[in-house]
Amino acid sequence: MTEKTALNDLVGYHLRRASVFDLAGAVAALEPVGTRPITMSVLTCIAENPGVTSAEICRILGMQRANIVQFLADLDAKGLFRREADPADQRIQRLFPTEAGIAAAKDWHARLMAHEDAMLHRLNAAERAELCRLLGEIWMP
Amino acid sequence: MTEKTALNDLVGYHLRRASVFDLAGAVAALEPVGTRPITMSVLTCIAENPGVTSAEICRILGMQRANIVQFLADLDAKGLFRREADPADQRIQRLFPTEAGIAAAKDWHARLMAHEDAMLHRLNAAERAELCRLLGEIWMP
DNA sequence: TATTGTTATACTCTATAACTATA
DNA sequence: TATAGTTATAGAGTATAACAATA
Repeated sequence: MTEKTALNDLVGYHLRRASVFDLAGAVAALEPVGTRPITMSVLTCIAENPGVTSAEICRILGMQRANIVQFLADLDAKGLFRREADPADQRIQRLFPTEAGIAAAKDWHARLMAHEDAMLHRLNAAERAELCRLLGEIWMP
Repeated sequence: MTEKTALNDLVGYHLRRASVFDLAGAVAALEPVGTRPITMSVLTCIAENPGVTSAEICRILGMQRANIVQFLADLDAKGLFRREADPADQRIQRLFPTEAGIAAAKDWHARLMAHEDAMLHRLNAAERAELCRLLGEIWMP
């Protein structure tokens, strides 16, 4: 039974409530392995795009260059990627996942998938796909 | 064309990207009238539930009692609601919207609806309703 | 001029603990 | 004991400006 409030007319209200709900579960799912959702996203970018630069990751994830530093420092301290100077452009550091980084990316992704299976238990596969599509229509260019 | 990344498998990733995208637009939509989305949500609760307490608003919106203080102080400074002592329970302050508060709640809601019409231009009415339903299945109890 | 990586800084929102006063 | 309202404080995430090095 949906409550009758002007907030329920607003997609943004539901978006925020659902996103906050998800975030709490995602943080809990990654907490046992000592990481967090954004850190996971950054590592995923490195694992899937060996040689990517931090500026490119920022463009992919929609974050500021200044703000990725802390997440890279975290991943670096865990030895999950290494930096290599680009021979053709001295400004650039290319990032490559280590073996441990590739394994961590897989493990962290699996933990988030398990969390989502629980979170989305009320939706069937078609609804889950439709939700992703509708959300993509909002934010994807 | 959807990019092929493990992040795209995650509903939470799309949720967060869409929510951040919406938030930027909602903040911009309310900026001309000097308010913000959470402040708007709190005022909406007061306008729709005259006599509501701050603790009740916190339960409705899913926030901590400590954190609503700043938003109420903001609304109070604008004269959009007034506090009344509850005769039967001295711990409680009941909150009532002023005339200006009722008008502001309507105006702010209209501004957000206009923002959402633009944000959701790729979705038809049925898709918009379906999106709200699917999001509700995630976060509503 | 523009881009990269980085530091410093401020701001928003959130989470927790503690306190008082009431019930 | 439990709840309401509040203060203080810390944390996560974000945004902006600035800088040196390089293109």
